[in-house]
Amino acid sequence: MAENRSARVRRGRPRQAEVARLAGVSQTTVSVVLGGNKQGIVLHPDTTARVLEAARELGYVPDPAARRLAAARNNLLGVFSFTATFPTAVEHSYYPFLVGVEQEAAARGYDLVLFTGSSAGAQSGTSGALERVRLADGCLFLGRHIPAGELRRLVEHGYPAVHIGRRDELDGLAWVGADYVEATAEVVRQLAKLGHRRVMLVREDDDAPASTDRERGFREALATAGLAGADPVVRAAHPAAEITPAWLRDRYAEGVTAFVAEETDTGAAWRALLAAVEGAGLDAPSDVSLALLGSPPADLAGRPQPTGFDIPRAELGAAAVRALTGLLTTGEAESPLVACAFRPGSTAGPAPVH
Amino acid sequence: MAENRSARVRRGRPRQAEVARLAGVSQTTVSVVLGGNKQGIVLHPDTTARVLEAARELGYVPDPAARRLAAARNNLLGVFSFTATFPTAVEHSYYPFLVGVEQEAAARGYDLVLFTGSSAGAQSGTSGALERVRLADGCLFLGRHIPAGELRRLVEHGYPAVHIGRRDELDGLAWVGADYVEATAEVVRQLAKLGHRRVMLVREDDDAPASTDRERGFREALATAGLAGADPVVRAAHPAAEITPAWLRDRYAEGVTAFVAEETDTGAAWRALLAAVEGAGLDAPSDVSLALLGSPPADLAGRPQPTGFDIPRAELGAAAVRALTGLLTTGEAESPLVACAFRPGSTAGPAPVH
DNA sequence: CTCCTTGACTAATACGCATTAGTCCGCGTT
DNA sequence: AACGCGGACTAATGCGTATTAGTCAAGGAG
Repeated sequence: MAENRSARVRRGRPRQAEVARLAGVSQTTVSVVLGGNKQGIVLHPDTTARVLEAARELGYVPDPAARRLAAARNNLLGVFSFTATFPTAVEHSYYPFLVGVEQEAAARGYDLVLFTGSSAGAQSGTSGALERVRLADGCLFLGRHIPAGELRRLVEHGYPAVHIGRRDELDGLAWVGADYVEATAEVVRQLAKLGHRRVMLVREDDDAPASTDRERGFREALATAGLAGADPVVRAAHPAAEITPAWLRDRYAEGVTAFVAEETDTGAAWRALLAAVEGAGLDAPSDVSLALLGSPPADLAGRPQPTGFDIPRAELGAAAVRALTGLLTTGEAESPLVACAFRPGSTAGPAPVH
Repeated sequence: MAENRSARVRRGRPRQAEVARLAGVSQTTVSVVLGGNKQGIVLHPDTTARVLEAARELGYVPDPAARRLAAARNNLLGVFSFTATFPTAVEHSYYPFLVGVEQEAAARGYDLVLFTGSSAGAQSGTSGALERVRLADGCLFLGRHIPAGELRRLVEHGYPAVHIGRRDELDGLAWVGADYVEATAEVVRQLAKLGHRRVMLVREDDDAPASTDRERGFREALATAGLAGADPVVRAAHPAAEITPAWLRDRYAEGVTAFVAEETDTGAAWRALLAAVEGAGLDAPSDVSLALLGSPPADLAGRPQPTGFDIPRAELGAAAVRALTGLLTTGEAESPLVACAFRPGSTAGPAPVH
């Protein structure tokens, strides 16, 4: 009778009020029951059961916005990347991180909201785009270049945020990152153990923390191994043009027997090294040893595995989620560094006897 | 005096009410001004200016939760994949869809909620797992095998859902799909034009709509070209075992000069064909022509491009988003078929003169 | 000198949920 | 007989914004 303008016909999701009607109780009771009755209100077991049943029957799911507004939490974690999360060029994709994020979030009972701010943020560039993340209880950020101003606002207002990748310059912003210093040092140690006395690092001309850390680990390990000498680091803004066969032959003649390249989006430094070695008529690993501080670009998958290390992207994503949920619950996050795994590969071998 | 528990001290961000106080107007006016006054209320320019100034001074930013609550609209689209978790491999076939989904969603001002089999079902076992998607205003579904029962419930309740890939069996479920019938027909027409009189289709033993459609397009095009004859379709449950060099040589001897393989996750049919041709000592395209009804598996990227067609995955994802937003706004979705692009490739050539 | 307009705003309310402060009833106490 | 008390709920309110109905002067029409 009252049934004809009933809830089933109504377009849109069911509300607590509908559940309440069906169960014959008040909206308050529904909220209490579905909220797990944390306030310890005395409820008859039958009532609880009826509410639960009604909720199931209607397929009730709480509205995240309302929940958030009522000063509770959503169980939503945001992911915001400063470039498209799913770019057309798979090499720049954040997908591997997302896999870890996804799993860890699921395990902890959170759903993920992918904020699509930057990708086709046609209009944006205007401020305010970042504010949307407040819909979620907390948010993960990733990308090379961050809009520091906006992010700072969020953080200063106490919004729980975790950046994937080291980010010290923004005070108070939590982050998780790969331990490039240690991973790079390990690569150098391996090369030293193979008898190499002179090792060079080829890096791109960029001051991202990821690059700086590698250089630091590189220099520290050299020093520790007593291999300090002429400046062992080359910055190449355009690796393809600067790391030529001629250049490589010169270094080789000077006694450099191992070359280490930084990994970047494009893999330019590594490509240049490979080309230069080939162009110089040398062979790796018999003549010179090569190592890559990261994973090879996807299109080089067929080539022999480079000696170096793998960035545990999925693990980083998971660690980020742990840090974020830590912020949400206890207020503090755990240790931010994740170790990289050494990858033996086959581009490095014993130093040749000159 | 009332000032000492003032807004500046208050932790958190300014509300419209604070802006209103500073500008000496009502909260309503603030909302109207900052909302761009879409309702065309007459406001004195000075008032508008004062409000804007006050908002700037306080650094006002609207609360997305409140905004969405008031608008009764979350601007959230769900993405649900039926695999246990988001597939780890970037080269997995879902990735390209996501590219289009993200772009189109961003362009339309929607954010994405990512659901996976695991996240949705976490504790509750399987039943009710899908209900979680109600959190979003509408949801995209993708995957080969769908839990029909649960999805039906959602659709019957009027929940806006769009499946990526044809899905007729579930009445009322909207979908977008690639036009395999036409794309396959085009491939056959091209082969016919090259002089092939006998063409065979190798497909896996699966009745997914994607397979059925290709077979239909294949048979129709053959008929139209007047090439009907002995049964031109082989179903292979284990292509590697059934499509052998011997089998291929037999067909070749019978006058079959072109082979067409269906594309699937594994690419098994195509791999088997390639191997069989090679094993039989034949060459494509000089002896036999080969075509692939889809894109080659990633690990065959180095091989010559197969003749065939490309599934416009990103475009499909975008079309799905358009369909879903169509459902949300106007209540009806647009045309569900997306055309595939013919790919000339280099595995098909003129029929040999027998 | 009333009776509309128009301009310029504002009061009230809805959105869906969580929470705080009750209400109501039946049973035992002094 | 008035009183208290625990059990079992519910009414009322707040969160921050967007909207829908007003309100209230100051002019102009009649």
